[in-house]
Parts: sequence; structure tokens; C-alpha cells
Amino acid sequence: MTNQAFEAHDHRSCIAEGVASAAQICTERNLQFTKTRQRVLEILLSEHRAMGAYEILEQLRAEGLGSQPPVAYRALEFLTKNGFAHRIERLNAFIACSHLDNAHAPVFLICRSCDRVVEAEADPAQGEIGRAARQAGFVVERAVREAEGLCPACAPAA
Amino acid sequence: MTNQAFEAHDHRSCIAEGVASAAQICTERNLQFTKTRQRVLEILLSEHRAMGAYEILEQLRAEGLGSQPPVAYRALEFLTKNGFAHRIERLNAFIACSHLDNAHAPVFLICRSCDRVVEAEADPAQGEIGRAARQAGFVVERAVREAEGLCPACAPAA
DNA sequence: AGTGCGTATGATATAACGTATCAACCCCAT
DNA sequence: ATGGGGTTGATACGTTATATCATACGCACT
Ligand SMILES: [Zn+2]
Ligand SMILES: [Zn+2]
Ligand SMILES: [Zn+2]
Ligand SMILES: [Zn+2]
Repeated sequence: MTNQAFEAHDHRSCIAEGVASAAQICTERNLQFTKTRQRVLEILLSEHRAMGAYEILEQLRAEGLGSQPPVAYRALEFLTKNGFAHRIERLNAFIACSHLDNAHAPVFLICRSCDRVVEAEADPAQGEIGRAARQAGFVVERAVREAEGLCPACAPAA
Repeated sequence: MTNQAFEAHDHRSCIAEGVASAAQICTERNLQFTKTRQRVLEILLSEHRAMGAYEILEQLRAEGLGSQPPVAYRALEFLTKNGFAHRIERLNAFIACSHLDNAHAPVFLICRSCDRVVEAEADPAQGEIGRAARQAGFVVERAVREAEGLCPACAPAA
């Protein structure tokens, strides 16, 4: 999957499946999948890239779903807290989760040329952060792992 | 070193040595270690924690070294570009490098309780990001690796 | 029905972070 | 000396994020 992730793909199913999964999970966990929250997830899924909060807010505003920053930030907080979306620290932006099914610790690959972002998974206990934390006696609660560079499509051009 | 990094330590030498190393490196590389740049590095070294650009700017302003955001951002850009300081994406903040001697790919451990930040080192080719990138055919130019959690001093209290 | 509680929204303002731009200045090398 | 590169000063602006207070709604308990 990861090695296909930068490739084009049929995208309608992304949105439909993503929203359906999220809705089901919300039901299971007694979370309120409100209109705004769902719409923000749909926007993230349909753009299929990292989006800034104000970019999302613009769409919401155009649809009459809210016009003030907290509207977007509240929805995004809900989505990220519950694993439906992730925050990309490097970009101050948000992206829909592409592994909604399972609990996971994402790694992001960010192409600086085409701006596409791919989400991979990796055990945080393994790898550099886990090792450094164990050495320091540090308890990791959240790991940010983001690589910036060139995707397979953009690397040859450079 | 890493396992001592959260511990108290004599701190005057941190500042003196850090500035001296940076000055020497600048000489070697024909970089201009101007007053503002040096002072910002000193501030970062003396606070020994991640600081926001505006927090640094406040100090500069108090000392008559500049009062507008670009002053701080320029100095920080110089320091980060040349490896004397690092940007912590998770905090939108900056910290003096604690491994000035060698080229390195830092990993940061950020305590959410006491706000201390420790810099460890690790080969980026190893570990999760490198693996994910190779699988995806992605060329990594910069890797952000930041763990948020509790340091050894704060973990027991929690 | 009435009360209290928790969650979600609405709305305004402000904080925090970061950049664009342009003119002035300084150093120093051709 | 002069011209170009890097540095600085200064103003303005753009972007991202949060604080705060008020309101609405569903739900449980009495
Ligand atoms: Zn898709
Ligand atoms: Zn690309
Ligand atoms: Zn120190
Ligand atoms: Zn701590």
C-alpha cells in the first residue's frame, strides 16, 4: 500500500468509505458525528491532502456551516482526538487518516514539490524515538514523525 | 549523555562553550557571527529550553538589539540553517543545539509537564522514517522526530 | 413541568507565529 | 572608488490558534 500511496487512485470510494467508517466508529464509541464534523472530514477526504484550518473554514463558510475559526478548530480537534484525522506539525495543517481501521502511530512523508502527503505506519517503540526515549527514561505519549522531501513522481525532475 | 540530559547540570559552561564553538565554526566557514546572532544563541543556551520567537524578541528589545519580528526570525534562521539551533515543530519554538560538534539528525524529547526538551541523535536512515521512505520510494531531505511525553522527573508524579 | 448537567455552537476579540518589502548600511573585492 | 552581497531597520501584512462569554439542545432525575 505505501508504495502505491503516491499514485493516482479512484477517489470516490475514499470519501464514501472514510465517512462510513468514521460514522460507524462514532456509533460504537458514543461519539457525536455532527454535521460540521462530518463535513470537515469529507472535505479532508475529498481534497486528499493536508489542509490548513482556515482553508477548511472557507469551505464551511461557503456552505453556511460556520464562519469563525473556532468552528473549524473544534471540528478538527474532534477528528484528530479520535483518530479520524491527523495534524501535520511541519505544515500546521490537517489530513484525513488513511488507516481508519486500526489504532496506529503514523509516519508522514511530505513531498515539498507536489505537496502530497502519505501516511505510513510504524511501531513507535521501534526506531529512533523509542530508543532515545528508553535511554533517557522518557515516557512517550505522542510521537511526531514527519519526513520532508521528494515523492517518487517529483524526485526524477529534481 | 542522553540519560543525563534531563538532570541538573552546571550551566555556565553550556553557554560559554556553546558560543565559543559556534564562533569557531563561523570563522571556519566564513559565516558572520554578528552581535544579534550571537546574543540570540546565548539566550537560547542560557534558557536551555525551547523558546518562541517572540519570547526571544522580548529579550532583544529589552537590550536594545531590535524590536521587530524579523530581527528575531533572521537570527533564528541563521542559527537553524547552520545547525547552531533547531526548530521544534511541535512547539513552534527554537532551542540551542546541544551537539554542536558533529553533523547530526536530532530527535527531541519534549516533557509536557516541565517543558524541558532534550536533544538526542539518531541516524535518520535507520528507524521508522527511513523504512517508510524506502518502501514508498521517497527521498527524505529533512526528518522531524519529536516525542511528547513525560521526562523521568515528571513521570512519577503522574 | 422544572431543574441541573454535559456537550456542542455561536460570536467577538485577541494572542501567537511568520513573511513581504523596501530603503539604508557596511564590508570588501574587483 | 565603486559596485555587489550580505546585513540591518522599519512598517505592514498574512496566517494560525486560542480565550472568553453567551446560547442552544438533549437528557436524566424529581
Ligand atoms: Zn483517496
Ligand atoms: Zn511530489
Ligand atoms: Zn545546559
Ligand atoms: Zn518533565
